[in-house]
Amino acid sequence: MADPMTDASGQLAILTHMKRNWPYYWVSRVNAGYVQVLERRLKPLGLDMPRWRVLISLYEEEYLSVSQIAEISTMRLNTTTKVVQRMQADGLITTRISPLDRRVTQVRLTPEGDVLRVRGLEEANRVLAASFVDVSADELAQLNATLEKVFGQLQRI
Amino acid sequence: MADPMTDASGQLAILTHMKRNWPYYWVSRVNAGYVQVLERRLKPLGLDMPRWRVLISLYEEEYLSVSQIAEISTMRLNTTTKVVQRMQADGLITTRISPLDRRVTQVRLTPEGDVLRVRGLEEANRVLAASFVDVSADELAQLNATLEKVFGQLQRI
DNA sequence: AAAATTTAAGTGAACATTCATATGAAATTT
DNA sequence: AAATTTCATATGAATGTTCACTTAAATTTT
Repeated sequence: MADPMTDASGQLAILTHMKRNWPYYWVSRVNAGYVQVLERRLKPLGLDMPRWRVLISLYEEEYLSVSQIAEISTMRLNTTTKVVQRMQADGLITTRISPLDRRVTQVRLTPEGDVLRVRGLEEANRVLAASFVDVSADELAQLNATLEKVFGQLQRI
Repeated sequence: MADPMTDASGQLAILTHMKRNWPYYWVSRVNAGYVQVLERRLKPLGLDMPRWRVLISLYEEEYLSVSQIAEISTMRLNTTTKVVQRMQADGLITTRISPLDRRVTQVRLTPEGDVLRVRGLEEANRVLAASFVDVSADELAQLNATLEKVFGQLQRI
């Protein structure tokens, strides 16, 4: 076999072959692709991904702690604190101290925040529909099931 | 139905129910979980995720352009430039200008970089094995196929 | 063919975000 | 009551992003 290391395109083929069977490669690419597409669509609404992650964690008139939001949106706690502060400055959320546990900061959407949440959700659903056109209901269910299972195992590591 | 909005745990249940059928929720969580676990294991090797992404894009004695690395590792070009510069300072890679196209910067691993790449790969494979224990070969193949298909659609948006 | 225009690869600097670490305050455990 | 744990925040370092710019190749125009 001729030395493939010197040939860029041949090398890429080998690489691609390897990665094609590596699930985390695809998980990472799909995730990155989704984020990229959604970011483009949210920008006209004045939203970026961190803010959007917080928005979809919440429902209007619902209180969630900063920790809960961090957990749901898979962000670190200190990052979530900052995003929450920004969003408060933007008028998208309000906070209060929990009457039950004064360490916890409870967060909830303002009406403006809820409007943005709904708009963002519409965009997200469009992206979902467009990217899953070729995926059957069964295939989708199987995908969700496998990913949920793998996520469960990851938590045990 | 009692107003569930005022009950935090009930609210989370609803949220979870909604998200459970939302594939990008799982993609994002699995990705985040994987990154988190792998980051922990790479840190003792002196590696972080950006550096590792570049490492696995390359093979020793193979040249890849900065753009190609950016594409493979789904990073922005600017970010990739910076990571490459850091890794060059670390002695993990070397660069040269392509003789065919003098706009392109070709990157390749140093022997030290290759050693780290192999070590990182070992860790990644351990994480993969541990998190996919319950996933059959068929199920894995199906997962890869679906994700690849979805990624293809995302590119068309 | 030479000149002008467009496209592509990469970098630099200013700016914004995220992370790691430390700290404070309240709750829980011993 | 002391020690430990949990929730949240502040700070400074590291990192990523945006926008503008440079250089080089490719394409079009004259």
